Amino acid sequence: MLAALPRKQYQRLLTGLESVALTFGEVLHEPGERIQHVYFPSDSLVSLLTVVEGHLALEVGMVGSEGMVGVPLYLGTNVSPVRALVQGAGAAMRMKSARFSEEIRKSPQLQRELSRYTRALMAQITQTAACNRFHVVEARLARWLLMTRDRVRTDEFRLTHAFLGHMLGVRRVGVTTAARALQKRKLIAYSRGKISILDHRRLERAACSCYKLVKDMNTGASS
Amino acid sequence: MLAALPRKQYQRLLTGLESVALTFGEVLHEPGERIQHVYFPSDSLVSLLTVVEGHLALEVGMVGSEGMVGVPLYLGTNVSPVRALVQGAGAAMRMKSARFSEEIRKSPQLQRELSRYTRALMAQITQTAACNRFHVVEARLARWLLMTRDRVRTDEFRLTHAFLGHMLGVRRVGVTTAARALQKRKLIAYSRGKISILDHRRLERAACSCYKLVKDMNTGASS
DNA sequence: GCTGCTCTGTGTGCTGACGTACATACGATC
DNA sequence: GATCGTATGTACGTCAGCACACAGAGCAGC
Repeated sequence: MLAALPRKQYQRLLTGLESVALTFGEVLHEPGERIQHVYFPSDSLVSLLTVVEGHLALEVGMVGSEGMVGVPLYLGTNVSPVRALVQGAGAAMRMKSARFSEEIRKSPQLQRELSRYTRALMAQITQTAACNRFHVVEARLARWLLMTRDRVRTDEFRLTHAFLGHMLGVRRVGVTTAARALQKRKLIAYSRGKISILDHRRLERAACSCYKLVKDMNTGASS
Repeated sequence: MLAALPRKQYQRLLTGLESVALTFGEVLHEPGERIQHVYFPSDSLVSLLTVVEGHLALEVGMVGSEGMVGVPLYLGTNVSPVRALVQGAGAAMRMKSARFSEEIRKSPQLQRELSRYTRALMAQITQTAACNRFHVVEARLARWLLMTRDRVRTDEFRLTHAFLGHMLGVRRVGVTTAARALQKRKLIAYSRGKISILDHRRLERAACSCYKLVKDMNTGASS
């Protein structure tokens, strides 16, 4: 995301950025708590989850190198409304909240980037909302795998069915059933926490239209 | 919403505002189309719907006098991602998009108000997403009625079950069943498109926690 | 008062997902 | 290579919501 800024801006931001390694399962932000740092995943992947009644969670957004974790800061608060959970280990840059607020104030280009990204994130959340309402688990699973693939740029990643269940807001068994169906059709293969996408083209057809919709929106959005 | 601005700002905005009467069923914005005007409902009520595959719709947000229809403009685009449908007829102010963009540029106070509202809207969308996933129709219906009540400030409004079905993303029959259950418990009463809330306290208890959550968030949010 | 329309009520069978429980299978570790 | 923990497979009954179909009931207009 930062790469989209003019070089000069980027150079200045770098002085406030620190590079960190994110580990799987790490929680960066917790709902209701203060945001200490904003994160820019480079080859890591972060899920934004809303927490219902303290236990159940549901993914509403996914952040990879195209985005940032900590949008609320841009919207004038340092309290996170969501849980930010590291879903794909890897590297990221981060900056202290105070410094980042300062940078926003100073840089119109950064503001523009952030407004663009906020928009994309809202679209993603909105689409996810409708998707969760109307589509069956199998299609949602396919969509989720494809979205992950786009962000980590690999056809293989480590995830258990239980974890996927949390993301999709369904039981582990529901994931198993859906995953088995996809495996039977040779669209994916998996075993003990390792999932491979075998045929992403056909997987796209198995996914609901939400996948293409959000993807096109993000790439085709004009400022 | 505009009332929260300093008097001077407000006065200036007024020169670009025109007051309009919104009629039930009117569509203010359509997904993918250009936003011509932004709207500030005064005693009207507007629903934000995401449209899936061209026909099915699902409400993701509700805008009354506390908010504005046209947030994307603040986020740097004049293309709406959602359908904005007038759900409660009444008065509103509106302003041409170009002028409004101009006003945003000029007024930091307005920017602050908008960022605050965008945040609230995102929270609402997020919560709605989770709610649609986890809660049964009856609780969602109760929540919806209460949210509407808060915005129109009446205990009685005109809505058919079919319309409610579109909002909640369920069949008309599903609404009928849920509504009948609530009526049997004397929480609401209805007949031929007219719904009355009889006991909003107890209706709150019948609603899911999402109602209180979003409400508290909006009132308790600090800038 | 009759007609027609819209809104609401009810029934039947179906299916996707749930909760729970238990069985298998892989892999790391000792 | 036996053990144990974690990951996945399978099964059973239950339930909310679906699709479809049709019956009553209120209201408006002629």
